[in-house]
Amino acid sequence: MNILKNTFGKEEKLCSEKDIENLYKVGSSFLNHPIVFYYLLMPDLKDTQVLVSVSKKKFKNAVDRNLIKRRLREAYRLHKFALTHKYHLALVYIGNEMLPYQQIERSVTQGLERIAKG
RNA sequence: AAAGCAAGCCGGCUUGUCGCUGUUUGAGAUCGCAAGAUCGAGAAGAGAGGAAAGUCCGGGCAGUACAGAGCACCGCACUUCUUAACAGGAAGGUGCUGUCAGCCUUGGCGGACAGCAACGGAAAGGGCCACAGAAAAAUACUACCAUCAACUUCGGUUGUUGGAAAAGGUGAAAAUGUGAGGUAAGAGCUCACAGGUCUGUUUGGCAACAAAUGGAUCGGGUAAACCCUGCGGACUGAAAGACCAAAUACACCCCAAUGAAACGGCUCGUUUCGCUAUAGGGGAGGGUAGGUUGCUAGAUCCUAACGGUGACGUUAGGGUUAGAUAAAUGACAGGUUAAAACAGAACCCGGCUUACUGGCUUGCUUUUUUC
RNA sequence: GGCGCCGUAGUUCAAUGGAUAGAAUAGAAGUUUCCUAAACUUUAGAUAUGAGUUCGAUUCUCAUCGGGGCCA
Repeated sequence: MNILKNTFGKEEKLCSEKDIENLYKVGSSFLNHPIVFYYLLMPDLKDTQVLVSVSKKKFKNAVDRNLIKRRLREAYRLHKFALTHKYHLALVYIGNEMLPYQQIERSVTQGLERIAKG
């Protein structure tokens, strides 16, 4: 277990525009309120790559968007070993109001388990 | 002490576990003869604001354009100062509003204090001023006065021509106001007092302007509608700009080369295909993904002294590593009586505006208590 | 990050600075009909917000709020 650290470095972030387009076009998706999960199996990857998104229309202030993104990232970081394979993954927050960390964490956990089952 | 108003300042701290982004150091690993290059566990220390916001002004910086001048367009507008610059700021002037006390007196005067002002020109020009009103800028409807004509109940009535701008109470605004003279009736037509505008002189002030005095004049408002005058402005913004550059494709250049296959043991030879082509290799090009740079020490901050009414300036001493790139500060459990508000750097500064928790300091006003 | 544009009834659009902001459609009530539709009559409903200029502001100026657009 010591080898599997709860890190979240640059290699685990999805940055390439082409990969993002491909994920939204080809990848599967489902809703686990208040988060939409997009995922695509990528067996050759070294690490699963993740992006986090919050709509500017739903949250006007940059502070609120940052806080939600931080909570999503934190929840993913602590529970990413639920995944057994490597994926491209997108977490899109579509809720209309701020939720506390515990609810977001529960939603992320359930979503990751569903992806791991296939 | 409490309440209210105004100005200024602060804009949480801290313990533990896990994690993020730079900087410094770095066990060790890989490549290499070496020099060195790449990766890198761990450690140390740093890591959003007073508004980072809105993008409303002004600059730096960068690129493009550019002989000079003018027009157009845009912006600004009392004066002086401040500054890199400004539509910011300081001081002053003028005007308006409010409060207070005073004077004459019943609506004015000058004074103190506070607040506000996009505060050049309407006497360069044309335009507009609804409704109402005779009339909205040099206009004439009623009424007034004079002359003439007609009629006449001899009181006048009606009409023509002319004078006049006093009366009409409508309007947001009515030809400067009051009084007297004057006249056929009237009129700044004349006079006195008061007021406004333009202008000359003297005094004070750097200036705006103020005071005194002389002359001319009485021309409504609107420039935050057009316009005129003066001053300023080239355009575009870090998604600017500079450098390196994978794969693929494209147009260009070079190379191999007396091509390939079949008949045949081989050469020559013959047949077919190709025959200036295609395919292959290489070069260089702009340039995509991506990367490096621009990229954080500055018109910088604090303190003191001096100069200045002040904004601010000068000198001295001290302090000061955020620099990300789908974008770094979070999660959990506590402590601090409570930690809550507005809110997240994106090239950098000076202002303005807007949002806001709790508290501190100073000044003013009111009430209460004690000396 | 930067640059320009626009906010009028529930909706789509008008309105030289000038009377009570107009039209279509949607809504409500009524007439007609056995009932509905259509038609007809009536009615309610708005200048994003706050200041300023002006006698007077949807219009002009400033600030704030909101919406959508362009630049890789």
